[in-house]
Amino acid sequence: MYVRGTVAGEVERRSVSTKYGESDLAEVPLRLDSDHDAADREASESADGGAAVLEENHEPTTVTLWNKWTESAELLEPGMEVLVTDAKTEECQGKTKFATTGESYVVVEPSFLVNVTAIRNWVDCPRLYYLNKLSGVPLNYPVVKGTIVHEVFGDLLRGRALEEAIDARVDERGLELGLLGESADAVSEEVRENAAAIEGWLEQGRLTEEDSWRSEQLLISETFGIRGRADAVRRGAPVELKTGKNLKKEPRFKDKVQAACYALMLEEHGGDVDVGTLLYTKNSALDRNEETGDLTPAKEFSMGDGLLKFVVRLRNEIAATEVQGTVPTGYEGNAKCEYCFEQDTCMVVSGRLDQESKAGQIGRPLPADEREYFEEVSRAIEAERRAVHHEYAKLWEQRPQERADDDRALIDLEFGEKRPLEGGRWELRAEQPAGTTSKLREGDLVLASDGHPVRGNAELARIERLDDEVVLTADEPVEVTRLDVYPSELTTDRLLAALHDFLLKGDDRRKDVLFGRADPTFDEPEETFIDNNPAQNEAVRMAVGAEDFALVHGPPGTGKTYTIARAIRAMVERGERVLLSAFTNRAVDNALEALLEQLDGVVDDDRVVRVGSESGVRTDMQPYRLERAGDPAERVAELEDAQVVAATTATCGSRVMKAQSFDSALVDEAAQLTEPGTFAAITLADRFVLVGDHEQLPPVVRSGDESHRPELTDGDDEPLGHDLTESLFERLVALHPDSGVMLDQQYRMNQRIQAFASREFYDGQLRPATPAVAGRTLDDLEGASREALPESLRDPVAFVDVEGDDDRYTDSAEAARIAELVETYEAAGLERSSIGVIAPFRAQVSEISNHVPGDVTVDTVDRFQGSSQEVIIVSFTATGSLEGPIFEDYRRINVALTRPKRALVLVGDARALETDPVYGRMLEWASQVSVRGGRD
DNA sequence: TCTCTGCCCAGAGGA
Repeated sequence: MYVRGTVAGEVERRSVSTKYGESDLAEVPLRLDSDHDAADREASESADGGAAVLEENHEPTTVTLWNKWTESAELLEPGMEVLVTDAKTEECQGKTKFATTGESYVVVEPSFLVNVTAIRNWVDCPRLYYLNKLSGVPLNYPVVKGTIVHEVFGDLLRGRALEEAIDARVDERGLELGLLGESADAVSEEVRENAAAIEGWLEQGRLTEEDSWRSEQLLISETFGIRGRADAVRRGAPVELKTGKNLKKEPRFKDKVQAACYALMLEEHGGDVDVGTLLYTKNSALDRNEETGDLTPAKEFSMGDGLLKFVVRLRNEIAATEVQGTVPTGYEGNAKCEYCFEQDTCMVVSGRLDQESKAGQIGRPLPADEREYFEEVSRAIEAERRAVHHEYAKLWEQRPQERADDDRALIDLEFGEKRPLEGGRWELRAEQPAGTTSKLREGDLVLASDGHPVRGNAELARIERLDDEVVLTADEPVEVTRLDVYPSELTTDRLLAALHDFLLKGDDRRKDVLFGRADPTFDEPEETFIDNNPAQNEAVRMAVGAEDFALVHGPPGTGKTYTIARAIRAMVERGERVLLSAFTNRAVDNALEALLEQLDGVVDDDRVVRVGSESGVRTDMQPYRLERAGDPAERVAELEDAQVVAATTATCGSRVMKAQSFDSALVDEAAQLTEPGTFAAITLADRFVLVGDHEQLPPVVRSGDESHRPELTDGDDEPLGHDLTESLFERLVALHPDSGVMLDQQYRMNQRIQAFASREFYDGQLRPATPAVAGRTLDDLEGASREALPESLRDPVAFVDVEGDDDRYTDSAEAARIAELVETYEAAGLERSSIGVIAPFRAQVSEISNHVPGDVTVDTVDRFQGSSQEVIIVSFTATGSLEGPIFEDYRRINVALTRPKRALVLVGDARALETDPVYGRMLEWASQVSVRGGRD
């Protein structure tokens, strides 16, 4: 039987005498999860056979954890989730209580999925686990070689020829090997030695018995809250490959722990695992084992119950630490610090952040404000991590049919065919039902399954093509009927590492400036860079002359992309090496496009490099994209000889980019970046320039939702001084207002259109760059005529009052009216492709799309940011009152109202809009000329 | 059910 619930009070721990002697127990008050979930879960637990007994009432009950599980009980705090498998019931004073049995596992916070490598690190030393998370693993040769050996191993299992596999896998890692100064031949030779050990061992197996293999299996455990990828599974049991040497009789303990993690997960998926294999591929005939005379690289060991339970207790420690946000000290484990490779790092981190540590401390603590900053920002990043974990939990929380509206999955695919590819992989094809939408995109990594992403047959796959037909590549031939987003912690890992690098490895002068202890300095050139726009010219001068940093505030349409390009050209002409970065691939490519124009004739094309994945980089920028595969020396030369490198901030946090350094970094759309996100780019450069507009949308942060934060009761939760929703750009604009320039001439909007945004968001300082811009109308467009429009739409800004319906996220009355408006504009000679429709909610976007077919772009405000259109129609989708947080952030209306060049039509319920002062002023402005109540 | 983009996934190893 299965018990799952929330800890409802203090845990009591004591010893009692039983017929087996003295035993420890812990009594945990537990509020059971609702039985709806349990029934759902039970249906999937057919192998177990035990029925979950759950009460209707939500009064807390008690679950007694016996003996070693009391260790996990010590981790529990009120508000935490617990799961107990194979529990038994006890009737006690008319109430049903629960207790562990000899078969039970106790899982703390089961929805937090702990990585297998995390458990492996933790068993070495909990603080090692923390340090790895904090600073990331740098690029080093043993790690890269180890990865290649693993890939070759997988290839061999899938039937690929050895030499072909080695050539291909070494080639794929050309760039990394080049950065490490390795040659392809030397690496191949080393890999060949490891691979020979693998091959010999595989050969033995083939002679003696028939083997069934599966390589690189991704496993996710719903029960134990563990996820990881087994190197191989042979006859249902895990095989772990190690590149190193082990001449002892037994496998290393942490390797056993790793294999035991996979065994647990395989058992949950219906296996019966009692053995694990470790393959130490550096063992050779020369290294004959002293005790056993054994030559083989393989060591089998039997997987006892005790080990599996020990592993779950380790995993519980990690989950509890993550949820509570505590920092391990090293005293939790028995490792000897003097043998540890990370001892120095450990002591420095302890010293600088003033953390308690078994290894001791080196160096003076950072100033108090910096330590506080570290606390707050790292806590915010961890909240973000929990939000990612929340998405993992969603993989099995709901039944497939309930996810029909969830755009994180594509369901009901019709499986087409599977085709073997070169190298043992598979191409899988499936048909997509008509009209499905999802956030999945080409290039994404997904869980491809035959029905359920966790319980069914599932495999990690890459989306190669996504239209009516879905084309995937994967290691195994899964008969795909469903795709789920595979959530990744990569971004949060990189944010944490960027924070660490900035605070602990960063330049002191820079920290003085960013923490307000010193003012930024400038050495501006006298040169004129841009003739007819003083603000742009000043921006370039400051960017070029900044000794610390410069800020360029670019409201909508003010030519910030051009200004960036001009500034970078000036830097390049001075011989600087420059990094161009932004949060999105789209922004990077836009800025790069403008830059290439500027650099034409200044710098050779091959000295401009775009770093990013093939699917992320726009087609026309592919020629500049740095290929990772190839000859190591050539690949690294291509990157290191580049004078300009363009990449997203996430890519700047990658190991390849961290090996680069620049004189200057320019970050576009910086107001949409979190502080640590910005650090990822700027820590690579001596000086930096941030370009953005904090009056438009702020960074997207998942953890804004309170439900991802732990609800622990003892909380001394003082409000955060720093969360991730304020950008470094915005903070620096406030801290050092003189270090920036606002671009004040806009090249986009008719004067009437820009007036409201200028007054409301830019202190009235935004103005049209030229009379021609100020006087733009539809008449300028070929074939279009304002005279052909009804009078109420002739003004560049119009308001159409629609009473609307009571639905909260859609409004079909507005959608229908918008369809009419589109027709009206079309009749007046406008191309449909020059009309855009903006709505606050995705639901309304699809409602409008249903009413307005064809080339009209319909999208959310958020997705419209950064682009413009001749005519924009805004659907406010609110009736009666302006309810909902989406309306509270006025930056969103700033974005919506500043997209059009020649005409803006606001469609909404005047009564609702009048309830808010800002929307009210907007209404006044929009209604100045236009006729109200525009229903003909 | 508010809005949502990134990222070669997780793990590769040193004595």
